[in-house]
Amino acid sequence: MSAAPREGSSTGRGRRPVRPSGDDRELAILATAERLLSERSLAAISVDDLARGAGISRPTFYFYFSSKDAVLLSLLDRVVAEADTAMREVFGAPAASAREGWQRAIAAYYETFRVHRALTVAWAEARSSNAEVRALWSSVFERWVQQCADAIEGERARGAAPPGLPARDLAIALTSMNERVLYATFTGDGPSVAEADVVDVLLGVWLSAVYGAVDGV
Amino acid sequence: MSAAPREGSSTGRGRRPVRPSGDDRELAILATAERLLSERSLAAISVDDLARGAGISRPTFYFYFSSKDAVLLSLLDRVVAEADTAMREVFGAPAASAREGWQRAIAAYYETFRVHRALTVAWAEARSSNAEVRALWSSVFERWVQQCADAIEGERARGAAPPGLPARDLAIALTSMNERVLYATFTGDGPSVAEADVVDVLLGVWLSAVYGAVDGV
DNA sequence: CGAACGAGTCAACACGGTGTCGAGTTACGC
DNA sequence: GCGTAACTCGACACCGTGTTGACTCGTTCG
Repeated sequence: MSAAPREGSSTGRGRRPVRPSGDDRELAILATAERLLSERSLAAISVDDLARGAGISRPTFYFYFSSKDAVLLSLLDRVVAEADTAMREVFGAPAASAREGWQRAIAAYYETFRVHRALTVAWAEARSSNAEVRALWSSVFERWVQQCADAIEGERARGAAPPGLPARDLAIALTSMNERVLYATFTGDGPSVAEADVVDVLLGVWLSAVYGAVDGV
Repeated sequence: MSAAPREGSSTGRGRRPVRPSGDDRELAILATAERLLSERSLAAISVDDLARGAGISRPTFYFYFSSKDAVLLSLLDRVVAEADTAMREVFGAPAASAREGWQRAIAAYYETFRVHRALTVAWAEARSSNAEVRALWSSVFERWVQQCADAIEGERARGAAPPGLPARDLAIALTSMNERVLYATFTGDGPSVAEADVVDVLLGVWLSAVYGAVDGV
């Protein structure tokens, strides 16, 4: 119940026994999951729905995945890979101005999640109920925070940004903001920033937090 | 299933029929819920746990509350009332300096949730699964955003803060940041700001976002 | 060829949770 | 002492999860 019973095979997530071959079924399950997630919440999707959608019975589903959450994790692994690629590109090619660099990073982050918005929302939902999802998120988040903190320190070192809050704390706060603001924008529940403005708004806060020195207030 | 069957009585949340008298039971359920929430997640608490904890049977529980979520909502109503009081005090008595004003607002926000951290965490958890919780949160959040946006516009009007992003968008972004950062700090999952530093970090970002003009980056 | 093996499949089951119904029991006013 | 309304709970219907064991294939190898 607490610890997830993952199998020993090297592929890790997914299949129960050992080797591949019913790949189509597995793919069908993943596709069904992504499709259903764009219609309703994860909690409202049963294993039976996924199985039927993939043209198999419920017990057969368990041959491919150990639970509904394992399907989500599988889907998430892919998005994480995409997001990492996007981040690497952004941080790889340096920009014309600092503003543009940050702008590109935030836009990339936004874009990655926008493309998979159903997954993004399900992710947030599952995070509170599943330890593995939480762990995956933590590791992704940690990587971003680290990269941002390094970037902030870089800007301070070259004299472009003034000293201020510890770079890591600042990076955590700003990355958290991005996450929460984008989530609200995607779901549209409660007060949220319009999708067209969200990158600009986030960028504005990032720039003032990183470059704006405020002392005499 | 989708719409929650709330009763017609004026008190709204809680009791099923009409008048009070088994108040002790009701209180016992609420107390049990708050106690159990400090030990485990909402999802891991069953109606049976709440009933047993209050010394009644499961069906009897349903005499007092229409579901587990209704109990949470009841608890939340109280915290919201507290938070509103705290906010009113903060925004009521004007501070020595602008910095101190914002500092007090953020600290009040922090303090309210810190005191009820188990509830705060459960709240975030339930928000993704329950429409009523989501609606309650939205209304609370909207009030804060409104108040912050007004404060920001006030500062701009008196010339203390430079013009910049639309005040409402800025307020949404910053309030969202507070929410997410505090949540992470309270749960301690993933990268988070230390509890002792969190108010300072948030304050720093708020001040630079509201007062720091950043143009030439 | 045919036995045997393993991947893939599913009906049937055990379990645990939710919410309801109806038959009680108690307490209090009349 | 009796009616009635608050309150209580055993038993039930329902749904979702995850498991078991028996079955069907296709392949491979003696």
